[in-house]
Amino acid sequence: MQRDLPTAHEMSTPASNVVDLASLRRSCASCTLQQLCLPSTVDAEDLARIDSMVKKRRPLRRGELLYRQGDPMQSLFVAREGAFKTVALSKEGESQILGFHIPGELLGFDALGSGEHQCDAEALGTAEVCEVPFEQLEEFAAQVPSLRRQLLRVIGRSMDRDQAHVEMLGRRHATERVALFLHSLSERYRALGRRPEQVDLPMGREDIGSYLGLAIETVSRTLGKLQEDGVISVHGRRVQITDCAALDRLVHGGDERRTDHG
Amino acid sequence: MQRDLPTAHEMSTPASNVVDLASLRRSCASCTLQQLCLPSTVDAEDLARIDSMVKKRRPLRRGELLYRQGDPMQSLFVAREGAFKTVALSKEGESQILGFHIPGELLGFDALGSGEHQCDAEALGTAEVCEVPFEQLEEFAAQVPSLRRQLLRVIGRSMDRDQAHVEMLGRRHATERVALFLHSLSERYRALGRRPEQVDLPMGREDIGSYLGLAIETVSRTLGKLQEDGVISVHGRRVQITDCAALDRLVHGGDERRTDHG
DNA sequence: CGGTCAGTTGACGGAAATCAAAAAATGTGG
DNA sequence: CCACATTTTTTGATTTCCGTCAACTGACCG
Repeated sequence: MQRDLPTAHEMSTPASNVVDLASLRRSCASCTLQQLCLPSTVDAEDLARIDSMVKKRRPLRRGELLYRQGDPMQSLFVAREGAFKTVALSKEGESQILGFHIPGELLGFDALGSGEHQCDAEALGTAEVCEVPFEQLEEFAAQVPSLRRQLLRVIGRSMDRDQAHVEMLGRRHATERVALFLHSLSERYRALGRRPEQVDLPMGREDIGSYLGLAIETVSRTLGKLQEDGVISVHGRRVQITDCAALDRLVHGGDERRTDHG
Repeated sequence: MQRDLPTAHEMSTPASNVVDLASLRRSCASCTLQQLCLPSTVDAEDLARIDSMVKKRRPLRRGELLYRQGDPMQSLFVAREGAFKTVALSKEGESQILGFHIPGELLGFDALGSGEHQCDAEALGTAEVCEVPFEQLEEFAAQVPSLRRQLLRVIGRSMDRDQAHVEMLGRRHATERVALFLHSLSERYRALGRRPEQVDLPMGREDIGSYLGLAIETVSRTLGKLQEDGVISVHGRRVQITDCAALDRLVHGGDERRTDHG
């Protein structure tokens, strides 16, 4: 029934178990992402119980899928390392990237409405996730008010990111979309404790194009123009924000006619 | 322009209470929308309890707000009659329409992430909502597994609509976006038991343009072209789908180069 | 070394934004 | 109900941004 690539579920080649199991066994309590996926006040006892639910997953390779469109909802995933994209494919084969997910961000809510996933979730590179069986999580959440609240909050955040995405797509000019995109990524990196001016893109130009509703060439040219204007410096997927204020201006001022040269 | 309008919360002029209170007091049990906002198996007793939570609201007039950006989350709303739009406003005054909400659809989830609403919710015409205090709903949901599930399901549906919106905005050609828009509305009308080929638009061209990321003139022209092609017939906000198959083709076939009858 | 792939750059045409104004619909007061 | 004012929608002319096609560069890899 499956297509070509196996989902992560199905893969358990003994060879890959050479990875450091100890590192996978780190508990939620000691996880630096804890405050992102569980930022509420959850006491030690509850935390231990959550921890017992979480299946640590071995690393995924580039292109591996966490789940695919049509799969029944079974688990929630927390990106732990690396990055993911979620992709909706229409029956004619056209695909639309719905979101990118960096460490601390959750995946899998797209199945809440129908019980079936509405998109594919694919690792953009070597990555690692925590998997939480949804059934168990829901049950436990019912008993712990703070966790219940927290579940709704992370769902809400996911919706907030979708809203930001729509606002990006609503912008008329490619420059604004790309600026907004870089700004958003930068802020999310900052929340992770990374340097916000150093934006290393985990995805290719094609993915950015799909996400922003732009042709790949336009993405490339727009990044080039931002570089010419001294806002960023680009080396392949390595982007450095050199003029943060200018980027903010593009994001907020939005329609600023002045593209500099003149 | 509507910044000075009071939210519905603040309005309680005695004069407006002349509206038929009996009709407002109709219970959830007898509501034709019940299966839309509560499609799960909720038994009679639970239904009664839900019913007791729901505050029926008097009609809203065109332009009145249910809530505005920055308001704390207090209630969930179910559109009962009429239609609503949710609008995000950037600080520079640019606005982006995030969604339209017809009877049976819920509003207010946009505050789940931060506790504050991320957008304004405005009545597109004379309308009516049911209001459910979120605090109470959450508490009750904790006790009733089926309701808990159902709450997540309606949230999920809301996310599904957001996803569909992103897919609309991802389409390159105006014709596809408009076709998708009409198709989506038609399907939602069908779910309400209305004739799906009769699509009466509750919103103006400007709102459609914002929603679809198109200029108002483009919306108008595209509707005109669809009419020329015999797909629909347009009289102001009254749209009739005359060739449902052709509309489907535009929606699914997507890339169909030929707009003339093929 | 050639092969593939990701990204960049250039030229060009077309789809949609913009500017402008008419036409239709809606509302208002007499 | 009509005349008038305002808003909404349509239509037309022009511009421009971006998508498409194409060729080129550089990186990676066996």
